[in-house]
Amino acid sequence: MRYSSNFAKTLKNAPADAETTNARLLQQAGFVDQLMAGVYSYLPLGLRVLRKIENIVREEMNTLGANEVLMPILHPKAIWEATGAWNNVDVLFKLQSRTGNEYAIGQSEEEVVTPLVMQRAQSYKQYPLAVYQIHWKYRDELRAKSGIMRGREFFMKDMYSFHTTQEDFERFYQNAKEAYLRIFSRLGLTAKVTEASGGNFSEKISYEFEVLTDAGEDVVYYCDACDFCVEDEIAKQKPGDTCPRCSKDVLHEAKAAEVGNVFDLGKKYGKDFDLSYTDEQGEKQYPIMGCYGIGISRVMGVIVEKYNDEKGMMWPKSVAPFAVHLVSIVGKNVDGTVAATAERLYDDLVVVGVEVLWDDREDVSAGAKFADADLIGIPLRLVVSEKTLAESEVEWKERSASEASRVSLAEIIEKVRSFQL
RNA sequence: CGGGCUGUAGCGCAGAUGGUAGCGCGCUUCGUUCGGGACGAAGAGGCCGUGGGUUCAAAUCCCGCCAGCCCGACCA
Repeated sequence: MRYSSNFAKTLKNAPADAETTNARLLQQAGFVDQLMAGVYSYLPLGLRVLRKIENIVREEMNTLGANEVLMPILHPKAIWEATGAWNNVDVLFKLQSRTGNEYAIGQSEEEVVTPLVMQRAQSYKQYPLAVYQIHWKYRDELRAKSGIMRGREFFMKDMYSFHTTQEDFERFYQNAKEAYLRIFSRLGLTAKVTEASGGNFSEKISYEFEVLTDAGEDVVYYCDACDFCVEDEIAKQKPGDTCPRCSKDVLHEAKAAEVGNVFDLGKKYGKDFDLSYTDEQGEKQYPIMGCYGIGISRVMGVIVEKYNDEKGMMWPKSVAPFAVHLVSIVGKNVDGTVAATAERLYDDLVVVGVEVLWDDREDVSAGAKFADADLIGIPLRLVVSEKTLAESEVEWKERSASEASRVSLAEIIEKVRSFQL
């Protein structure tokens, strides 16, 4: 992508009301635009990051063997009455049509997925199975906050699994947990599997995947010597207590952001809709269900919170909007060799599949381009200028490094390709 | 939903005691500059969040409402 074609350029002054780091940097760099509290547009650079995260999640869900679907956001009132949520869930957005009919805007999809699956999975032979989607969710939050980390509209992967036995659910949950840890690791995040309460409709414990960050809203007690972590709300321990799992360290207190969760839904939804399957003995049975969420847009905010410095964002390679930020400094170059070389390098990199953002602007100073590159935070910056071309070289500067180096034009393509790996 | 702060140009801000709006960035044009947010000149751009009130006169004073941010509560 040529930066000159990007309509959403960086801002020299960040919007003043964006106090949270992710809100400030994402808006200043032109990744997102706020429409109202908790509702954002994703601009070209931001959308690329969102899609990167989404695709990593999708790959791991597919590896788990789950079916991807896309379910509606606009729901009839009846399905939400069937589960009791219409009157009991206060974050549910409700609306009325001109004919007076009432609808809900999806804040979760158990009400849709349960009939969708159960009407088609009437034999025990079809189990276990899992279905997921990656789509927008809507919750009537009293207080949206922290940039894209707590929106009233947010992008989420939600998966639902269906089982004939509790043991099978536990087995699938373990696989899902491993997939989740792989996902967060690929995203550059360390997520702690955390015991939490089961919410309004589940007596059982749920598990949340928490990333330590002061921008988070949760408080957890965790152990450094093992992977024990518990939400303060349900903890039977206090900070400073010996770790109940390994006894090798004491528990530390920290703020954390919930980036994923798993709920044991039991047989509630099958019963609510009276949808069952037939088991081997010919008996009607309700399935045991699990629900697994990952807040894609929130994860994007958390990554910004974890990877930034005073100059801007520092995207991990796996989710960066582009792999390379190519900067051409034309300066006094009148014969056009700088621009021509930059364009050839851009084309050559694109041809071999490298995603390149080329700052091809000719009326912008070198300093401004560098400041923008630091703010946008692509992992590798390449500079082509008269200075580097005099040596037939390209300047190589990694966003996380303080020093730049040089690479010859002859080797640059190979070097970039190996850097990507 | 309770409390606090804030709404003036695309962004950041200034506009005491009321007299009809200004600066920086950005944008347009011209010239100079050309490796860490360059410089000069000339321009364009505002229903001062919104509704009411007080007043000869309101961005400014009073009341209501709306919106954004922060703290808290809430959070399938």
